[in-house]
Amino acid sequence: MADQKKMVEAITSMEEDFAKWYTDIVKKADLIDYSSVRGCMVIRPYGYAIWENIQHQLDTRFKETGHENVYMPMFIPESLLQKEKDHVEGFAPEVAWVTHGGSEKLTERMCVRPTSETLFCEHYAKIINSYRDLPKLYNQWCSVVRWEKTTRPFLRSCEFLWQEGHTMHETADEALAETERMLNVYAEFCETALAIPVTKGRKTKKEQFAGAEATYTIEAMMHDGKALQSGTSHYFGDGFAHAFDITFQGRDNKPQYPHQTSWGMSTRIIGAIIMTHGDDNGLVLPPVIAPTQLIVLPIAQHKEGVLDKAYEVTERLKKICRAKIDDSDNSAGWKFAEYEMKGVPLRLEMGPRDIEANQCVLVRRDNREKTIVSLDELETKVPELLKAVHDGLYSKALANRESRTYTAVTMDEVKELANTKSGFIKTMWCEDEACEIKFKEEAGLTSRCMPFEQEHISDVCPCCGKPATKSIIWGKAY
RNA sequence: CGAGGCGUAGCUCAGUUUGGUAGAGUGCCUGGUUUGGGACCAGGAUGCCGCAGGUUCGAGUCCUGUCGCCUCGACCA
Repeated sequence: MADQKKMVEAITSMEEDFAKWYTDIVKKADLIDYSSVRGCMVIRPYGYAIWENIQHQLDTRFKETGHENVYMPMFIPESLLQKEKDHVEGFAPEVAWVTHGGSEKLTERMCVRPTSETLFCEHYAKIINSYRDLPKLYNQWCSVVRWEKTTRPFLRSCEFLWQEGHTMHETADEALAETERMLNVYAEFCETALAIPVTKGRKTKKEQFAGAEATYTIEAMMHDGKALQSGTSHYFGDGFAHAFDITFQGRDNKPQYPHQTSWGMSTRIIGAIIMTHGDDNGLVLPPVIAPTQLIVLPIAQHKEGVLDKAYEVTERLKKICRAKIDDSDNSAGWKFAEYEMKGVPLRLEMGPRDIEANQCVLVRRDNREKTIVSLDELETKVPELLKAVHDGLYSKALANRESRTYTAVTMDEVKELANTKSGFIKTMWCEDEACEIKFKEEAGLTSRCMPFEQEHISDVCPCCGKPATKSIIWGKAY
């Protein structure tokens, strides 16, 4: 009992202080370190390995859907950034400016990209001439800089890693289809790779991307009931094309403007993983992206034959999953706690008694369930258990979201829920921005999205009483 | 950008009120005993007290400035 107490003291309990629990985890699971650069973090090997697995998963999906990777400059001349009015208004307050090259003042200052629409557009203007050049399906992996006032590791940092897809299409329908297709890729990725259930929907005008005609989003709910926008996909129409003078000769032999999309997912998603699956013993990683999927822990490893057998088992497991052994001389208890902190999905314990019985103990990270497995069956049991951990994480996250999703018909109900509960509140809405602002002022809620799966909750907008046209989800967001 | 908190050993922090030899726990190194839920014994190394000025015989401690980090708000992926 005394030992158990010691374990949970290692990090702040999530019930006690969720924000502190979060920062404890990112530090103690060795995901990041702070740096001397304001609002920027060092992503350490274990954190970066998670990102690399995410990159691999996403990049494979992008390639499968016909996209190509490119790289754009990290600087954007001020004149280029200013070409599209809404866009520059949206981003200007948070860009970093480069004013000098060496000791010489630049004739035109340049910003460090906060996003790369303008650079892609400048390039597209040069290379798109005919409808035969379309579609252009480009993506880039890079970092961007936004001068945030308040920063938190992964969730909001001044520099963050992401991918940004930028595509150009012959018709509006094609571009809209692309926007939805990539949102679906993100949603499928979140659910099958990260075990995070997401709600797909459209952002309100107020919340949509600067310069976009429509923004689609996947919204995830964190363990504490707060929402996290986890990926976005934007439809731009031909607005940027006009601003950047991108035209092509159409099938009718006349000049036309192409229709554009962009879509992005960032290292913020690592924050979503932590806050969706983590618990008071530390990080819990979904098996698909866990850098180590299984850790082999020899018990009483000084005893004759234990280490040899453990090495042998590790080599076998390396062929079917990302397996590692910890043969350091730390105590077994220390190792248990360590790999739980790091969120390794499966632990394999093997001591002299097991070896004698030709078996080992497999322990799931998500629920600590122990299974005794014959060493002859490892190759079938390990993949089964990894799948079981994934499914367990998904259903737990889904259950949390379901239990924290409420519906409200009147504004009083909305305020009551906002004050007493943490989660999603579903209502109807008249689509008037004035009402959206009142939700913020009176209940502290922002709109998360108008879900693709619309439902009928009531006939009128809770705020103004006028006929409602959409069902919408409200919440408090990270 | 507003409000609050904090910068002292690798880490967590005490010491600041009342100026007077730089501290603890943990981690680290050596050796030994241990090992199925964060082990134990013995020995050892570790400091520009964030930075810059000032007051003083003397500053981790007082004063001024400055930089940074954390938390909560307002704004954003």
